[in-house]
Amino acid sequence: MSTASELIRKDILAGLESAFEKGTLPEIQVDDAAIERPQNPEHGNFACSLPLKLAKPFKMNPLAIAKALTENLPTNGVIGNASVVAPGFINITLDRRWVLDQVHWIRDNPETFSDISIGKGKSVQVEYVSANPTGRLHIAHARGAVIGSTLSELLRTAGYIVQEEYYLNDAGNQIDNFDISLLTRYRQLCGECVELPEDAYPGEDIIDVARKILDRDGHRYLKMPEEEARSAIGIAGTPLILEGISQDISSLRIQFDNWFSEKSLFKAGQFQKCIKILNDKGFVEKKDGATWLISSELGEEKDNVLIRRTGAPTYFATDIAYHFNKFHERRFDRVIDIWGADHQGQVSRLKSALAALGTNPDNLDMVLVQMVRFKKGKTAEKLSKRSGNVIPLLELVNEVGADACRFMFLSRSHDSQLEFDLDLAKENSSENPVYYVQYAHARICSILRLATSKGISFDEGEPNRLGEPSELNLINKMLELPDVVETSVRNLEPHHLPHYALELATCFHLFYQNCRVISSHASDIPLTKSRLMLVDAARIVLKKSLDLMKMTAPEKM
RNA sequence: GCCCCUAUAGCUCAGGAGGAUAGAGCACCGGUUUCCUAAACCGGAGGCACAGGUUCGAGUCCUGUUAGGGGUACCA
Repeated sequence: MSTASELIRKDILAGLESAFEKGTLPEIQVDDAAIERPQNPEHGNFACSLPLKLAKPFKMNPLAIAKALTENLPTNGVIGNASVVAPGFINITLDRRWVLDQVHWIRDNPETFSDISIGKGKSVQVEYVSANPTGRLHIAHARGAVIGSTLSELLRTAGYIVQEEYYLNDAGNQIDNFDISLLTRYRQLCGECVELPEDAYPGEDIIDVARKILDRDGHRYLKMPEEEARSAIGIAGTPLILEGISQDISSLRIQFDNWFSEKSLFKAGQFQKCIKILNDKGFVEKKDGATWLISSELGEEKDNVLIRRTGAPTYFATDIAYHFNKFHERRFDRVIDIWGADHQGQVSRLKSALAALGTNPDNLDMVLVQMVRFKKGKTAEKLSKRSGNVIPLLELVNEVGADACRFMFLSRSHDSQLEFDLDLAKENSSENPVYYVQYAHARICSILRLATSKGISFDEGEPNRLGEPSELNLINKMLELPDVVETSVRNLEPHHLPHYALELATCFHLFYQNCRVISSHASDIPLTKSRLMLVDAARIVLKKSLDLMKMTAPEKM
């Protein structure tokens, strides 16, 4: 089965081919049917602007092209009517019977009706959140988390094999800092009078971890030499931190398929191997006691340090090795990283390094998620981990709810900054658009419940009895979901999904307003059954939209 | 300085690979309920930062200006 837009596209190209054969249009290769869904309903379900685009290469008047094309369009498929309109559009109305038949199609394929095949079974890894394991997650992590997980769902429904991964930065500076912070907190709990160093993490979640360690292991770390104590308590603390992160993330209904340890890159020799390859290719040099990647020879603005004078690798170096692992060891066809926009400077040089390692950088996409400002009262404040004025992710989810949280973070384009009004989300939640969508689903379920209680079955309903504008409008909107999936996946932009869900809900509410579903008149039974069928199909599509966003679809509100 | 992102209604944001009259929610004004959920529906008012360019056509692409955010470390 194909989607409406696929069929229309096919028909237009077929019409073109047929006009070529008849010689009414000059035979020039055309790949794109240039169709869209017009905003003005008077322009039909689809509009084709191909004649306008072909005017120049064909050296013909667009209206003449439109006429020739329209005359050759197949007439017994999806296209019900095609009309030529100045300055050269073809407005296409879907065949009514075909549209109504889709109600059956959706009900017969509730899980797969919106699946598309652009992924072609390729493997793709989506890596997101990947916050340093130095504490609990806070609200700044939420946006990337929601975007990453929804994108993963979308990629699956688009035919990709998806792995969701959390990259665990369990090596490096931040971790040293964490060890020091944890040890300090631990000592404080043991009654020692020690100050938290300036660079340390002030967060209270580290105190919680220190307390757990104290309860479990007693005072053993006090007796160790400084270095040993740091490392030992760090090793003891990491699993506890991970437990917390895992709990935080699951509050947003996220579960990773894999947690990848940075340390493992060194243990497995991956890091060393990677540097060696770069070295063998002549892109590595020693300067000022450090080891550099000569990225300037790879088209970058400047060279970058791989291994510091101290012998410690930079984040950049391990990131190269990590991505080398993704492509060369684990052989993903595609990799998508969801990053905060503050990592934007890393994109180009990482891609260059990968290219030097023989990976096509086009197989790597970074989705840069812009910063979120959280508005409390009238002031929008920037929250930072260092200043300690962070709001834990769990607190946000508990107060706002996972559904509202996901919807809010999803509904903005990732490359726009987002202002999250905490007060509005908390106090005014009933005015939140998320409820509008969920309410439509609850309404649907309510109708279906009534039908059940009245003993009305509707499997034998006949969609071709339908035909009210708001009915057709609703079905047409339902048929758009596969296109929304395609657009979202193609552009890695999950924000189209909540907007679609809103539109679909609007179409349903409108239908509900205009069409009485369960009639009390016996003579209306066939229509009632047909409408129940439509309502059930609408339920399936709405549910699917919510599922893709990992939101709940309440049956009662 | 250089690089990236952004600028659309009073506010928060869409505008789905340039298309025909730019949309939604909230806020404001007015209306709708003998009937399946009024958390709904209908109507009103209100906008593409500025200046050029590309073309049959620009909110969308290009250049410049202005404003905001981010980056430009042997931090991550």
